Amino acid sequence: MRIEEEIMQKNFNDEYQKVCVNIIYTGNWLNLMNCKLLKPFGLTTAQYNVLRILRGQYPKPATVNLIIERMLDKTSNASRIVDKLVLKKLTERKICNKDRRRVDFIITKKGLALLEDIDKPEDEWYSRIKILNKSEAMNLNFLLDKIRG
Amino acid sequence: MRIEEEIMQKNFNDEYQKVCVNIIYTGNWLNLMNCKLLKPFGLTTAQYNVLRILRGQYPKPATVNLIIERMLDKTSNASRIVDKLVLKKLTERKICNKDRRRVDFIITKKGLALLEDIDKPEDEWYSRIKILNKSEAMNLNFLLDKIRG
DNA sequence: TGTTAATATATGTAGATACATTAACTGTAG
DNA sequence: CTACAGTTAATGTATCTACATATATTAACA
Repeated sequence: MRIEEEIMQKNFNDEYQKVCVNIIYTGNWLNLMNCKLLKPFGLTTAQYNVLRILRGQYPKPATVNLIIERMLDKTSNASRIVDKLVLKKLTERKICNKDRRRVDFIITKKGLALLEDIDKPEDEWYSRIKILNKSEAMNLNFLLDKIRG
Repeated sequence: MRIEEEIMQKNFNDEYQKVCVNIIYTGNWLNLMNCKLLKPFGLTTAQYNVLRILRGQYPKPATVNLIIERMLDKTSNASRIVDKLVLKKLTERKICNKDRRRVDFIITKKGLALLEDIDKPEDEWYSRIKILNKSEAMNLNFLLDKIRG
């Protein structure tokens, strides 16, 4: 549905203002759907993203700094998010001996297993985006990258 | 910058997964910039968006329901957001006599004046997006609309 | 009319977030 | 070695959010 109807806003200043609103709106829409998908697994989107970062590093550890660098939402509080993951035994915290300011996190077997359970529904969810053909998807990625400069 | 470098994630499953991540990431990025722009004016992005909805209705009133319909983030709590605007005297609350369940909100002169102050920096900010040419912007809007189906 | 359903908004609550500050540690210049 | 700046992560705080529930009002209809 066109963004104008979606938020019932007929009079955008121009195509550019519409782009901004459209990206934010569509981002919220995707995030909300993702949220609902993850809820039965007991994860928030932020926790899920961090867990995926940890899996990406596995079997190497990740520091809090590395996690922050890779998070989608840089403003959120990485150390409290991993706290939650540690509580759920999805990752382990270990002080780094080489530099004792640092803390290393490694995803546990339980964390890996949980992610595997989520992989399938997540893939099905992504495939919803396959309403676009491949060149449209590439084009969309190109345009978004260009906006961020 | 390409999204791969931005979040240092080299191995997306496919172009479609990348699109999802890219939209959410770029949405957060736009939102964050908007946030910083609005902070000196004492508004959050949610409050700003609601205020714009109220201006869009002016001089007609808007009910809470109408506001929710038009908000970018449907999950946020409209009645508490207008509360904040009322506290700041940017809008007025008035119980609707025809249906006393309803509450009408009308933006005040002070609210209109504040929005006018914000219009200029906001326009300058939008124009950053003009790194895209018009047909690219139209294309981007088309693709985002298509994703939401 | 009286009873129940539907609607519009507000509120209670746990948990999450933004932002500033603190604490622990390292690296370096003197 | 010592003092101090810089780095890394954790924490304090007010605020915000999601979600369930409550309150008030209107609508539907037997």
